[in-house]
Amino acid sequence: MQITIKDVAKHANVAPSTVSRVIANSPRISQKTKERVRSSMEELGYHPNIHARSLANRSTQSIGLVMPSAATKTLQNPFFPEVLRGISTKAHQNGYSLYMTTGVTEEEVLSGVIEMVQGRRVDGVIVLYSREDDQVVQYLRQTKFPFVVVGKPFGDASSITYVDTDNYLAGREVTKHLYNLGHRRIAFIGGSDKLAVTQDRRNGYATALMEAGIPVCEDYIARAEFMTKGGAKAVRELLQNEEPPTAVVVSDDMMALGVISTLSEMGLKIPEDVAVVSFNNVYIAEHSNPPLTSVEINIFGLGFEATNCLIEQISDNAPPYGKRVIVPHYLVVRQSCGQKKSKATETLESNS
Amino acid sequence: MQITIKDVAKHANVAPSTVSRVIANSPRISQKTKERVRSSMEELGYHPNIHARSLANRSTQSIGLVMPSAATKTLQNPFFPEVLRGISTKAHQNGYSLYMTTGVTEEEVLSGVIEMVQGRRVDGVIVLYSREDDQVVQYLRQTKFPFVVVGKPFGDASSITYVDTDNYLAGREVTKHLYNLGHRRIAFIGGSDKLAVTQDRRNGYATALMEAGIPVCEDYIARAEFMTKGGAKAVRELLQNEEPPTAVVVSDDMMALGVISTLSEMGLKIPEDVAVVSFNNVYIAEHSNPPLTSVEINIFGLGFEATNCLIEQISDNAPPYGKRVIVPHYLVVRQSCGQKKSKATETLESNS
DNA sequence: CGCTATGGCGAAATCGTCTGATCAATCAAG
DNA sequence: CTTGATTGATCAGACGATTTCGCCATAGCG
Repeated sequence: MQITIKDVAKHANVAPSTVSRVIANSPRISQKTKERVRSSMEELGYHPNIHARSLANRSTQSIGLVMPSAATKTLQNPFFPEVLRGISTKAHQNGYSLYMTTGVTEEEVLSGVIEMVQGRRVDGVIVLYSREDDQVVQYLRQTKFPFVVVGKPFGDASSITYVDTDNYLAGREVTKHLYNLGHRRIAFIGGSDKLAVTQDRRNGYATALMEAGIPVCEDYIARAEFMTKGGAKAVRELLQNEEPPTAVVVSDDMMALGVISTLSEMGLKIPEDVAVVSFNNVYIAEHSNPPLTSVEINIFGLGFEATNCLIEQISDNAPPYGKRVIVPHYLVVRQSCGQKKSKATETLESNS
Repeated sequence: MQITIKDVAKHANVAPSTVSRVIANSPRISQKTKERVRSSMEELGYHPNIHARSLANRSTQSIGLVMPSAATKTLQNPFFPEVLRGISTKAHQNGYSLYMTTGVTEEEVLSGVIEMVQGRRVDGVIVLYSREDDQVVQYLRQTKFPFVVVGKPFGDASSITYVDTDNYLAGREVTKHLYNLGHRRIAFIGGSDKLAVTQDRRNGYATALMEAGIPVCEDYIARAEFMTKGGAKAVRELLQNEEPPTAVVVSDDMMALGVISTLSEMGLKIPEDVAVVSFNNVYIAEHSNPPLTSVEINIFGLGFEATNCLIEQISDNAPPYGKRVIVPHYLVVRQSCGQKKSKATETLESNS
């Protein structure tokens, strides 16, 4: 049925252990024998059984991926395919494969992770989000299993290896950018408050306002789901304000799409009536109507670096916990935020 | 170090075999013993080692995913995350996990697949594309390993289980739609000619033209990569024609994005100067400028159904090879193709 | 009372690979 | 010719589960 190491051994007239050493390219085997065994393997079409190997070896060559609970929803946001690209590129370069479990609830995700870890199905884990009070991270930390977080972890971040954008800085920069364009009534739409991204970007936003001497007003801060629908709902709320904002910082491109289409539906012009900037600079940002000004955060790089760190941890099995990689970002200015010359200037004048 | 079945056995005062039977919920074990063993497992935090289990069992609970060679490029097209969503949903429902290898060249992909299969790493495989002369499908067929193709396979399709859209019909329908809007000079932009999708959609297009008594002109048919850049290049070519087309059928939304932004850059209005329709109806289609008329093909459903078929094949290990599932599609009309009342009518008049 | 079902469980043989200990052979040195 | 090192290959367990037998009570039956 299956061709095993014994078949190869028999065919090459050696012991199974010899074949095994040939596979591992052990120096204790003579060149001649190696060649003989190799050609036997070739001839029989032999491929080692991965489970037997992992069992003996205590190493699978694969990496576990943990998505947020509703992985199936999550995949709708281009962030994930893109980070996956980065991960898969690096993983492939080093001969690792990827292993995904998905779960609908947090408990399901957790039990999926436990299975991966305790079941020794993977050598390490990448957590693709960072949420407050997250059980998965807590668990991984306890078990001292190699893992890396994409995003800034909560709690004792210094002991966890993670890869992140400087979201705080980015939030500050985009807000300042809007300020420089003349905006004074700047709102913020974020995703779930439990997510580190949301918090960091919002804090950056608030800091920028304070630096500009503008009070941070709760009515100008809305939260929503990380999808277009969320964005749509949030922007409606914001426009209920007596003095509706003239600009809005949106924490995610997909939400921003919802925001701009809602604004258009309401007959508001972008950027003339409301300027919009957002984060991630996913593919669509360039092709929306109008094209989105967005922070390029190099999602691919996040995935790539995360994988890099993980593989490091796995191989030096004296894991250098607490490594931190910050991937640089920059603002890509497109039409959705307006130019200095345009309407924004007027706003500035009328405000001063 | 690791908690094994023996530890549990000792703790519960039974033999390892009993523990194993409890896990499998064998009826030959008394209720009392089951409970005792279960609480021991609980207490010790036992999780079976997956490799040991697979080794003894000859079954992993996981499904292998095969992406086109440049998986890393591929992931940029929203088609894949979406089909992944469908797959992952169904897989998760049935307790399967997903396993991905990626490769840059075709050979790498093939050897990845061989490893999965011969190494018994997965119970079955889903091939996420259908290309002419594809080695992977050929290999899988030879080895009689359970697999399913998303897309219409080449060669002896009747012996392969696959899930597909009726791309031929869809191609015909959209072309006819453009015809009915009054267009007579209709072009086609497709992806790689080796792909089944491209061929089917193009054939449908050609059929519709013939049915309408319009000769199929090679100058009106362009090919490109499945990405925006490809679309951009292709449309430039088409516009070189002496009589440039007034409408174009684009085989993929992402390409269509490239097409429309190129057209805009060239100062052409959509749909007034050139109407555009495309396929897949991915998320962005709705949010582009102008929104794309596109064929909704239920990508999620493709993934879901494919997984369904595969699991069927795996469990009834008398695999009903050659099953075929066609997922229905429908046209979603948006601005990019124009309305009957508009310019299209004029074209009709001036043409007749 | 003796014999056979049967329910409940254990012993031991896989599954396919790796690896530390061991052995055989070769060769140089004494 | 013996000895000791060196090299090359084998042996005999692990690794952690599953599973086929088969054993031992107990119960049922005549």
